Formats: sequence, C-alpha cells, structure tokens
Amino acid sequence: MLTQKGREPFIRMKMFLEDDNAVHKLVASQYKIAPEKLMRTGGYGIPPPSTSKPHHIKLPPDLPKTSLESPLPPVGIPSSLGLTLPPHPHAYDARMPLLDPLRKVFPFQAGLPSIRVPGPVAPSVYEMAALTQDLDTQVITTKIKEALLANNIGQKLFGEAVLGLSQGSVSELLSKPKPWHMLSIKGREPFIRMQLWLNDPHNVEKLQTLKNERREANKRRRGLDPSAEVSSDSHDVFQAPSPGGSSKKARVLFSEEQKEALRLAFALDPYPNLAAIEFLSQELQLSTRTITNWFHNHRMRLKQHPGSPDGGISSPPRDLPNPSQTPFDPLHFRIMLSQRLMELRKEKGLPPTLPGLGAGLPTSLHPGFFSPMPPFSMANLSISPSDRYASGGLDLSMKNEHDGDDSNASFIDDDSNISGGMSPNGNRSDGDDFGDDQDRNDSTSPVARPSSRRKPAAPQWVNPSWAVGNGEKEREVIINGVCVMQTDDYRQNSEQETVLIEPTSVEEARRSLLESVPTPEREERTCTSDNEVSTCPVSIKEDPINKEEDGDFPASSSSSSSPSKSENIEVNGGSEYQTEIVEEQPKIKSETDDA
DNA sequence: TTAAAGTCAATAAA
DNA sequence: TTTATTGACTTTAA
Repeated sequence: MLTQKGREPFIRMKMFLEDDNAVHKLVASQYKIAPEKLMRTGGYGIPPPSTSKPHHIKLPPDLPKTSLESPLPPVGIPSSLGLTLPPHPHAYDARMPLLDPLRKVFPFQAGLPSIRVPGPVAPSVYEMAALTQDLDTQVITTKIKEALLANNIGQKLFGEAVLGLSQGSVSELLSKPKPWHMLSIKGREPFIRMQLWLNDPHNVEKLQTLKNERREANKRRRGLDPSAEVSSDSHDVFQAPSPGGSSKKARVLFSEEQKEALRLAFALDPYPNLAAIEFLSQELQLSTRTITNWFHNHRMRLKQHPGSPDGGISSPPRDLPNPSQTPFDPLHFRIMLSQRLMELRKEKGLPPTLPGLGAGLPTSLHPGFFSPMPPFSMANLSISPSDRYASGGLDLSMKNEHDGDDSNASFIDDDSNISGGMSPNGNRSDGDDFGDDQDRNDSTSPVARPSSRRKPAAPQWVNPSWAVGNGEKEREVIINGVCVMQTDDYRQNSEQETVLIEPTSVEEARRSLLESVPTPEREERTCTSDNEVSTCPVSIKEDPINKEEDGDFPASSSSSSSPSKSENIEVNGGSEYQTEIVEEQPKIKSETDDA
C-alpha cells in the first residue's frame, strides 16, 4: 500500500523503537545536552544488555531508601568494575554523598567485587536534574530546614551525608536557594537530592544513626588519644578528601576600607580591566589575583542575591553614579572613596578628617592614596583630561532597547553590557581602560589593549525553550517523588519593572566633591553630566530574582495535572515513574549521538 | 583567555 | 556549637 517514500517514516519509527537509547538521545537533544553527558552515569554508559525491549529507564524500587547499611566513605568507581564510563564532571566521584540514593543502584564499594547492574538502570541525580523541569527550591529548602531543626541535625552532617557538600555550601543553599530556572544542571543536583531525601520515610532515622556513629567514633578516638581533636571536623571519616591536597592560599581578610574601596570600584565598573585591577591592587595593597577574585565573587553573589543588604552594590554609597554609566576612572574613584571613607568615619563617630592629609590614613590603602597628585598619573595615559571626561565620564545615554530584551539577565548583566559606556550610536565602546577615549586617543597607551569584557553568559537554561518562553501550560510528572514540572514561563508574567533612580544625591555629592576639587575638567564634566542627569533619569531593570525572593517565587504546583504526553517508565520492582516527552520538535544530532 | 557557576573551607557571627 | 559569610579555587563554556 505504501510507496517507498511512505514507508520511510515507519522504518524510522521502528529504528527509534529498537534503539535502547533513542528516547534518551531525544531528551538529551531537547536539553541541548550532549547525550554522552546525559548518559554518563546510571548505566547509560554501560553497553545495554542483549535485550530488545523498548527503551526503559529503570529506577530501583527503593530509590528513596538510601543505603545506610553500608556507611562507607564515598568512593569512586573501582576500575575492577570494568566499566568504561565516559569522563564527566559529575560522574560518581569522591564527593558522592554517603547516603546517595543511587548507591543501591551502583553499589560500588571499595574492595568489593563489582556488581554488575542488570539492564539499563536508574537515571543519575544529574539526569534527574536535567529532566526535571521545575522544582520549587524555596519549598524544598524550607522543608529541609524544618526537618533539620526539628531533629537537631546539623547542616554539616546533612551536607556531607545527603548532598555531598560542605557545611558552607549547605548553608548557602538552604538560606538562599536560587530559583530552579536559574540553576545549571549541576546546581540542581543538590535540590534533587534534597527532594529524594524528603521522600525517604527513614531519612531522619538514617541521619540520626549516622550522627550517633560519628559521636561514637569521636568518643573512641578521644579515648584512644585524649589529645586528639574532639571536633568531628578534623578527623571526619566522611569528609570528602580534598582533591589534590590542600594548597589553597590562606584567605585574605579585607579591612573595612579595602572593602569599601572595592565596593566603590565595583559600583563604578563591575568589569574592571587589567589596568583598573592593577591600579586597585596598588591602591589597596592587594594582589591582582585577590582583586579579580573579589570582583568575580561579588558579581556572582550580587547576581544570586541582588536584594541582599550586605553592603554590595545593592547598597552602594548614595552618591554613586549608576555603575553602568561610568567606566573606571582612578581620579573619580579616589575622590568618591575619600568622600565615602570620610562618611564612614563620621558614622563611626570619628572626626571626619580627610585621611592622608592628616591623621586617619587607612593603613590598608596605598600611602599615596590621598596625595594631591595620584600615583597613577593621568599623564601616563597620554590623554588630555578633557578627552577623558568628554565621553569617558558619565555617559547617560539611554540603554539600548535591545539590551532590555534579555529579561533573564540580572541587574548586573544588564548594566555590565553597557558599563563601559555607550557610544552615541548605541554601540558599546570597548575601550576598556579607565575611559573609553583612551584607546581612541592613544593607541600607543601602555594600557591600551583589545577589550576582553564580554557579555556575561545567560543562565544555563536547561530547557532552551524556556529562554524564549513557549507559553506551554503547566504540566507535571513525577520522577521518583521528585516534582517534575513545567510551568508557564512566568517570566512573561513578571513584568520587567523599572526603577527610576533619582540623580539628586549623585548630583549633590558630586557638586560637593567638585567644590573640594576644583579642576577644569571636573567642571566640564559636571556641566555635561548634570544636564543629562537632570533630564535622563537612569533606569535600572529590576532583577526578576528580586521579585522571586520577595515572594513572587513560582510556586511548585503539587496538583497533578496530567502531562500532555508521557512515557511510563518501568522502575525496578514494577513501580513506575513518568518522564515527559517533549512536544516540540527536538533536533536530533545523530552524528553526535552516535559518537 | 575570560567569566560564570559551583564549591570548599576559614572565619565571623549568632 | 551551629550557621552565615566570603576569599580562593576548579570546572566549564563561550
């Protein structure tokens, strides 16, 4: 009945059905994950047994029931297993948590003979993280916190045993959970583990047992060696071994002045170029590495918690210009900082003496910091002051509308896109050194170099369709008790709010500064920028995260609306879970898959 | 090469 | 003692 061409689709379907990994490849392709990555653990890297059954992802019947009965320290996969799992950053490693739910599936235990798991086996946590479309991280962490509190379980124990993370990481996760859509797959893993732990009816029991075991072990240790450290921290058998030894540089403790200076520099330019970093390094008597680390960390933390009142850019000195408008300018920086430090002194009840000109020079700052002529001489830049300020100063040109299209970008992202200032035609001027005109005016400047500042990467969307908002309605399926859901693209619902920053304080502050530093270029700059300030209020897009943290967090729907399409997947022992089959056209990269 | 993301672990704060 | 903060670091991706 069918022509050769008409048969083709059916042949393809047959091939699809016969391919044990077809569904997996499809899913991987949907998430733009290399299939070999998605197939990294959980047996997908293992050659499938000679079963011609259609694709099944098997979960252990007792996946939530973690295997406490073999409380061995986390181990890697012994080579004796003879498995050739593809190398992967998230492959089972030494940091696999003690109570990993998948230990039942992969009973890899040091020194034990390998146990070949028959047939295709459970998806790894990584895979579940990749396949889970929505989880309410806030709800999960709240539940976890309640459980830990109610049962007197510490973050340390929980982190090491359940999540495979250190106490600090657990604290961060529990107190400031990032919304699911902001997390990369790896970042989602702990939440999957938390959910699995919550699903486990014996979860607390197991941790209590573990706790007692630790206590006993400590007691024994103390008995054997009374001088030994009592804390479980030092001889923690469960502690993940530090990879590659502990050659970590000791932490630098910043002084208040240094912190303030860094915050100010960040506010002026969140993406300082090498010259700016070196300048800061000299000024603050810190290594350039430390400066870059600080900027990296600060960008990250601000992005994660833009509303936090931790004194970051979220609460910069009131008299700061919009960070997006001012490329780093040493002189500007110094003036602003001296003003800020004086303010701080005032707040602390200290005499607001201009430090450096008398008493009170911050010891953590460069001795020449407040000298009338900055050690970082503008002459070195080989540009005239007026050139520097002509466009290198406050550029209040309005943001390109296209920049605002990326509603997922954080406040910093948006700002950073134009933080080097915008050229009049709307293009970003990439002269990165201390002012946009430097490079233009002096290509031989020692600090002139091609821009390395790039647009910060968007969050690693696990499902690319979310990034554009396909408006699919809420659907939910459950994998092993983990809520697997796709909600509406709530970004569409959360309108981008615009906050108008009144320029008054900046203007006033600058005026007061200018009075104390009356230079021709300052006057010129003031004239320009003030005019613009008065007519062009700066707009800052509010980060959607803020809204979420303020309670607009997308609630996880526990209502069981049936998925539009789903595939029942057999679980070891007969129970089933469902995984969603994507409606949209997945792009299959067969070459890649085959590889 | 750079920056994002995630994490560790030292230290501070509660 | 536990939890929160944060500088340093590693891995990954662009």
